[in-house]
Amino acid sequence: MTVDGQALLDAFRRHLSSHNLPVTQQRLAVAEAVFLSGAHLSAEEIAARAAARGTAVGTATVYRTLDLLVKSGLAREHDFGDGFKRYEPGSGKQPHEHCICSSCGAVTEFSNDRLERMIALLAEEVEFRPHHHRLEVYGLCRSCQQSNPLARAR
Amino acid sequence: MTVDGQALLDAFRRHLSSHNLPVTQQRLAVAEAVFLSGAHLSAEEIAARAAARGTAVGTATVYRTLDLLVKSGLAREHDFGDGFKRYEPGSGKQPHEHCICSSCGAVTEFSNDRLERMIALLAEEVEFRPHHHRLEVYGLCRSCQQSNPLARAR
DNA sequence: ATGGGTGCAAATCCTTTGCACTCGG
DNA sequence: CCGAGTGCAAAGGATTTGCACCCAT
Repeated sequence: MTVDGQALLDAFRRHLSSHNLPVTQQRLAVAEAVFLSGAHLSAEEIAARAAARGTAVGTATVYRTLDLLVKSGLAREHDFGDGFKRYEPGSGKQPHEHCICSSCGAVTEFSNDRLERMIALLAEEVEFRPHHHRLEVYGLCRSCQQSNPLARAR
Repeated sequence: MTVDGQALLDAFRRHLSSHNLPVTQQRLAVAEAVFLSGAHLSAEEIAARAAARGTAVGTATVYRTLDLLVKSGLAREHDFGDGFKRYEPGSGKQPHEHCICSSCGAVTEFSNDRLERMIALLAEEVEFRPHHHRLEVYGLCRSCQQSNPLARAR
């Protein structure tokens, strides 16, 4: 497991302890599956990875644990419009945006302070008090541009 | 019906005719419900409004017609994370972004060319070929800020 | 020991689909 | 007339929930 992953897992243990919540095998297995992968996994994929690493976890528990992770700030939840949610390790990373490839589904990330500030400012201009936002760019990732030079992004 | 709404409805009639698709009561009723409201309605609300105006439309037909509207570019589909899709009249308006009130659900819109350009540029910087994007800002709308001066947006 | 956690299956919610019937062109 | 459109109800897929049993603390 990566250093980052390990750090997040420890943070999760601490979060559980400090909230008097039992540290169970299942919770750790789900958290590990999320933290291990830099990817944006579905609940189903997370369950599969936990099982592959030796701890089968019931669907309900997967969802309940993902909730815990999101609420504790250790994971982030996304909806890229596939009809299901995706999760990525959360804390420590600066806020960032996602580019989703319409052809292969790959996710590329970027972040930019000026963009964040501009978004907040524009919201305030219409008398809205911004708290957070989500920005998703759809198009073609690098490799899909190459394999389909003429393809138009959907 | 507003001038805009009427224009869109005519455009829809033309779209149907030119594609050799029957212009049915149901299709017009659904389209009218979407075009009449500047709001961002759910499929259920759209069905209710069509029924209220005298033409009850089956759920399946509502969805099928909304698909038609979206594909023809006359309506836009949104997912604000409520677990269902929302629809708004589409064509004619410039691309715009949405601020969704975490307290009351109200939607405020804004648009800004520089923002659009910056988003495209930032995506290109990570070698992504952008096609379209969606940006949603969550926070408190004007009236919820006033009624809850101390509230923190969720 | 003991209260919360867990798994299973049933339940929900939105949306889609199969099919016999109806209607617009 | 006739093929596409419609409504109903059943199917689907992701997520949630009820409940008896199990395990961290």
